[in-house]
Amino acid sequence: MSTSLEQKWVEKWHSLHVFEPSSLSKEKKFFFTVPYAYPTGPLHVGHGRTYTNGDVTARFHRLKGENVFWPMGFHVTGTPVLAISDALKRNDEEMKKLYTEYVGIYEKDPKKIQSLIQSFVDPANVANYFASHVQEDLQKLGCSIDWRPMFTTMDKEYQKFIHWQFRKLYAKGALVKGKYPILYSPADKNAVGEDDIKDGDTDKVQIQEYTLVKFPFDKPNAFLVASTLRPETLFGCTNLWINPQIEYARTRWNNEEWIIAEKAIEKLQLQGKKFEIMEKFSGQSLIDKHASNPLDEKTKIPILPASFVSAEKGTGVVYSVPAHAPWDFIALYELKQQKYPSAEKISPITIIDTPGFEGIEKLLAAHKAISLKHREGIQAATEEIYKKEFYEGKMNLKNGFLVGMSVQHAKEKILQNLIAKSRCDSLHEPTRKAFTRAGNPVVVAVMDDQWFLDYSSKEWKQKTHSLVEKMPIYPEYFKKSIHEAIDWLEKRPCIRKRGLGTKFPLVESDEWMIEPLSDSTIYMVFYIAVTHIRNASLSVEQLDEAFYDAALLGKKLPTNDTRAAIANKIFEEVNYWYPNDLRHTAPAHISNHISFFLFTHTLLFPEKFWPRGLTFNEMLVRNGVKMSKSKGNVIPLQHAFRDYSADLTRLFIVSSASFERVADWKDNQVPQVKSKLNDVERTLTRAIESTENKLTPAHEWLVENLRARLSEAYDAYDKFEYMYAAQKAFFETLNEVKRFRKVFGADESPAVKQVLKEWILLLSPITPFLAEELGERAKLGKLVSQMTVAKPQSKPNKAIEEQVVFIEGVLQDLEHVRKLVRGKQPKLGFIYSKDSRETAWLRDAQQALSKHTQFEIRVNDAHDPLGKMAKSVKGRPAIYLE
RNA sequence: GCAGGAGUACCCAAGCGGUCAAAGGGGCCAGACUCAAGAUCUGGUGACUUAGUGUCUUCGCAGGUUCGAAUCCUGUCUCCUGCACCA
Repeated sequence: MSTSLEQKWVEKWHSLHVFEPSSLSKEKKFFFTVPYAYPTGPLHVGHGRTYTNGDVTARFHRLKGENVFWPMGFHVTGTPVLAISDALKRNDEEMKKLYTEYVGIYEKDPKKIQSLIQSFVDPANVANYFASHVQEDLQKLGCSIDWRPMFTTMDKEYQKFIHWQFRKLYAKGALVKGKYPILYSPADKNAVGEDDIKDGDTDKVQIQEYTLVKFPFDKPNAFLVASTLRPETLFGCTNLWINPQIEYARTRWNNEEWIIAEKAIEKLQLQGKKFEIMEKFSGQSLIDKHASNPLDEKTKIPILPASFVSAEKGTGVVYSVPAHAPWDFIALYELKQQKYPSAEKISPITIIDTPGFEGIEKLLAAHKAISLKHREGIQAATEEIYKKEFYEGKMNLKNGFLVGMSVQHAKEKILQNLIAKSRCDSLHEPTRKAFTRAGNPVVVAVMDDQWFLDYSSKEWKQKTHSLVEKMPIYPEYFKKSIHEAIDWLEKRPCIRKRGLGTKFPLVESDEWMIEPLSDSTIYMVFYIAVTHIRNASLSVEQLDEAFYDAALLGKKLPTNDTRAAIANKIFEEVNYWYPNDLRHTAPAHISNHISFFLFTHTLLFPEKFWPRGLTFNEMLVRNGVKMSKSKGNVIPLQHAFRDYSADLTRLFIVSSASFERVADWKDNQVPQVKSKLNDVERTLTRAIESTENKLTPAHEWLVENLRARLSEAYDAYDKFEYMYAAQKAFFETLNEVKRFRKVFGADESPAVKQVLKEWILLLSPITPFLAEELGERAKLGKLVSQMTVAKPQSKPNKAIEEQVVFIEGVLQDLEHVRKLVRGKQPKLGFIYSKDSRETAWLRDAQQALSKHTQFEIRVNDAHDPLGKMAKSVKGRPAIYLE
């Protein structure tokens, strides 16, 4: 099937409005959705998998006679397009090359390509350009989408709908305000995202929470504040480290005095600690003084000098746990070698036992780290011991406290203790030293005006669990993951200051956008409303909360409100189409999209509008490797159409793996599916062109067998086992035809004609173009996409099946014997049977057998030199070759 | 580490207590057709064995339950995915 033929059908479907259902239909409705695409580039074959399976679902439901509504929109809000625009602004060569290639998929004229690329410095242009072309990708793939309600998330009507959604969430208590750490550039006074950070895409920067431990020092309410990732090691603390080379400061905040590195002050101020600086001094002046252990003030802890302590990281104060921290161990070791007096008295205190861990010295030796100069080795050792002790270690404190407790658990206990004594606080740091692309440092700031979606309510979770419990989900084991995601979701920040998006309606400020995952939860209902809103030419102001309450929830507007009629009309439609009967997506979205989708529905809608089903297909890799822009191994769908056709792409995707398996796009295997597709086309075309209508009993047997295979395909479609459906409809039907030809040596066309319509229709969910083409040639009268089919019924013809199996057995035996005579090609084959029925079968098949074996077959011939006739038994005729 | 999933013949992949040496698709080998290539058709493709039979071994590894296990149980190894504010 050529691409131009496929294009013909795309246009026909469109011009005949084949996929545009009406709510006036009497058929059972089926409202189906696949998440809208985020268009940062052309769709690739990975997206193709989800959309193909989605389309198979939609088409099969249409075949079943349901009134299918499958709309699509585009998700253009978010930050990834910013990264693309920024890179193009910077004239980033790689990005330019990539996008020239992408645009080149759709545009021929190099000048136009260049001007488009230039327009992409505005992120909205990237999103809009690809949105319209992704639509083209989906159409060419054959997706049976109703494009009338198509919208983007930047549309005014949509944004007003999102405002409505957020006001509803607020009214139901699901939106709360709080503190939140973010990556921040003090120089730019702005939040930064992955794409603002130098190498942020390849070397991800994350936010890490340090515990600040307050060591009482020199007077009440004064503390040396140390930062640590491992508060559980506090009992192993032998001393504090101060870098004598750097500046420290005494600061005051909330009636406490903190002594920390001067450089840490700004950082902490950004995190909500409004320090007042009292005095500054060099670290040297703290050396050899003593602080107290925060959990046991009688224990005095000496302060020792350490060059490895940095003012940039943490607070510039570190507490030392030489038994469990490589840096501390080596620093102490070096001091001892220098005969530093107060260091010589100190020995490491082991407080954690870990199976298979033989002490820090061996660990350091393994990493070839024996001096503070071996930074990398020490760092690697630190990571290793941290991970190992955290997951496998058990506390072994001498005083009995926490003994035997796992490190993970002990960490919490100690934190609780510190909090109770108000001896701790927290500090957020980036996981690595990072700079903006302009070269400004990136730090962590804690925002106190962040809004969260708060999913922690028990009742809400319960309601959502109960929805999931009764919902059909395929593959079923994902149900468990969804329950877990529901339990695990707590507070989630839902607004941010960057990227395209809808303004957050609950604050005056224009700088807060709704975070793009949070706005994609109940938009399925908007597909139903949007066309009517547009047709009614309502102004943005008219799309207020009262309007959406009426349109989406059926509340009544005052009768004198001019919008009442249209709102009623929309609600009628919503009432017809909602809920979403089935949503198909990838399992990666379970912990966000799908969970939010379920949560938001149970909160904002009455139960009768809650979603009805979920299906998932795993991802698709190429030649065993994940596809990614950076690897350059992405295959745009358009290239697949060009190289293989949409039908072939679809058939390959569907037949290569069931939903629960990762599919592998093997470049050399895709074209191989083609011969099967040709085979089907050839067989059906021959039947269409055949003028022979007379059915022999053998033909009748074949008809039943074809129906049986098609019936199995039907059931497989019904159970989302599309790989199996493809196998039945494309491969096993052909195998039945082959059996027929082999045993009867006749033309199967009269039989195929009997099942022509059913066969073509049951190919159509997977290869709609071929099916339409064949349907046209067969003069089915209507477009295949507009026809319905019932499950084929078959009554297997047992008598002939027995005959076929018998002859197949004979052929097998003939083959076997022929191999035994080796070398010599026999000219004559004698078959002897005493059973009259079998003899008749053999005579019946005589010609076919001769044709097949390439030697003349004689049945019950008088020539019987080996006395085979006597050896023959019922069910097993004797064979002699010469 | 936790959670979910997976490991099946040369490759992909189905099977999920007996009809399983294990569907289907590739690949490969042999044969037919062809001047040839391609396409197509036919047969073979765990081992040994046999005028069409029979035996043995195999479904990550090791045990167990059972008359019987690729399928159930226990342990173990390896791989993939997710572990958040990112679409």
